[in-house]
Amino acid sequence: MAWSTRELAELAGTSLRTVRHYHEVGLLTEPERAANGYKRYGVAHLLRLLHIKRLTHLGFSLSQIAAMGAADEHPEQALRELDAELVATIERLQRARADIALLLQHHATPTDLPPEMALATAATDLSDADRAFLTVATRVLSPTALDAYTELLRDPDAIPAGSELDRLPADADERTRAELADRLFPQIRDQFAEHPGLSDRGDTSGSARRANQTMALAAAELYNPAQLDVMRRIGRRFQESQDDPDARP
Amino acid sequence: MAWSTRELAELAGTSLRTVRHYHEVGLLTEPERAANGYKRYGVAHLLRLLHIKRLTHLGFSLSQIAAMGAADEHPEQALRELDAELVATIERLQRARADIALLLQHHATPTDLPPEMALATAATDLSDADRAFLTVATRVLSPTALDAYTELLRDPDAIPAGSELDRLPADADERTRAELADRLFPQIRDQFAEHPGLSDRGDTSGSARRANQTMALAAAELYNPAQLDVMRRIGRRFQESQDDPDARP
DNA sequence: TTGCTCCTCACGTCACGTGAGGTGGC
DNA sequence: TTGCTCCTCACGTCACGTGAGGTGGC
Repeated sequence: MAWSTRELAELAGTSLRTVRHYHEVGLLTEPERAANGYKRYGVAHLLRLLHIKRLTHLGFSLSQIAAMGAADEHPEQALRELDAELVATIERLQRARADIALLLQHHATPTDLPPEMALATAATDLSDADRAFLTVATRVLSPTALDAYTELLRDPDAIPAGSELDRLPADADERTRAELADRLFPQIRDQFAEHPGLSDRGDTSGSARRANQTMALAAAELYNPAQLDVMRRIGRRFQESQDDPDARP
Repeated sequence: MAWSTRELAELAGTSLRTVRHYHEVGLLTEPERAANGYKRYGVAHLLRLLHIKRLTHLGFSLSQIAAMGAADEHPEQALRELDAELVATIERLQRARADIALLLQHHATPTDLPPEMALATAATDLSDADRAFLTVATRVLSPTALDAYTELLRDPDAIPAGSELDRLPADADERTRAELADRLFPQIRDQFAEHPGLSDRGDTSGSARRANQTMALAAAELYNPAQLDVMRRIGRRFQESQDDPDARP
């Protein structure tokens, strides 16, 4: 008599393929065959299969189960380790849920900025280019600099000049560019003075030069020639204002 | 200039293989090549890659992300569905943790019995065969019958006769077997009277006959010939006691 | 010439799912 | 002969990891 593979699987509440898979990986010994080659399972196989099923439902991997062996070695250590893994997994999923809740609450589309910065930008009306540039910046700047940027974004006075730069057409003439740089420089200088973290380049992923290169590359792709020219002018003004008091050799 | 594959991966905080995998599945368009065949990525690729990374960390599958498209279609529906999945997963993991906590608390090895029954058997000293038989029984009996068995196991008076059967040697002689059956029958009859659910065969997985066949098969493998003989004698007595009042034709 | 980076196959992982093609007893 | 069950390959899934073997510029 004994049980066929299908009967064994149904008794254990698993699938045929699962039983065969456990044979393949050596978790479950193959039973004797009938004359026609059919497998004939007994109680021991059912017990083993149920035991494996129990352990997999707890969260053990098949290789962990194999390592535990058929013996009922007190798996206390294994249970504690598994529990720690479960805790970590649950926390990760709960963080994901919290993120989702925030997105739903603010009726926002998933953004690629760090959460605090995403919230800070929600109030402002950044151009696509500015938002993209900011996103790139978050990948290379130090936490200090990022905090400073986040604060800057929360400052309602910080934006108006920037929006004028955003609207600058690519073919803006020399005088327009010079004039805009003149107007923007003191504002930006004041903002850097107010948020000294902005110039922090103790960055996260290597050298400060790399960070600046990356941001320059992003800017070159995101802004038009006139905008880039104005930025360069402002940058030169910064250099001059820093060089002046130092009295370079 | 632009970024190499490695640079892109590092900026996004992913692996080289991940970037290439996203190309393979069409999530990320391949960029233009340099003269030497090297890929050269721009800001748009980094933004897309960061977006994919964000969504995968939330728990979306790559095919779900592909379905959402590059457009920022309001994924509110998708977010709600994902959240429901996360809730279900978290609950499953928490049930596993609760099971583990019980095992650790009772210093028990993972068993293959339903939890309440496992607790009930902890107090009794079932033989391996009895425990195995009970485990098989849980796979074919109805919830009603299982509840009755669980109650029976909690009853401290129910066991002594059984342990005598457990110790019966395979070559026990006719008289010993008859005598044991005589002694056990009234006890078992009383227990069936007290726990009428025991004979419930409105089982879960098909027909009552299958349940009885399965349990008979398990018994035949778990008990020795003398024990089986005693069980059969008791079974016959049951039949007789039920047939008597009916006055069979 | 040696190192380093980049490239494209292509197999491996994990726990099975899902046919494909064939056999045996009623 | 038709159905049904069983069997053994063997490829597919998912999101990549991990070499294997070759090229190109310093």
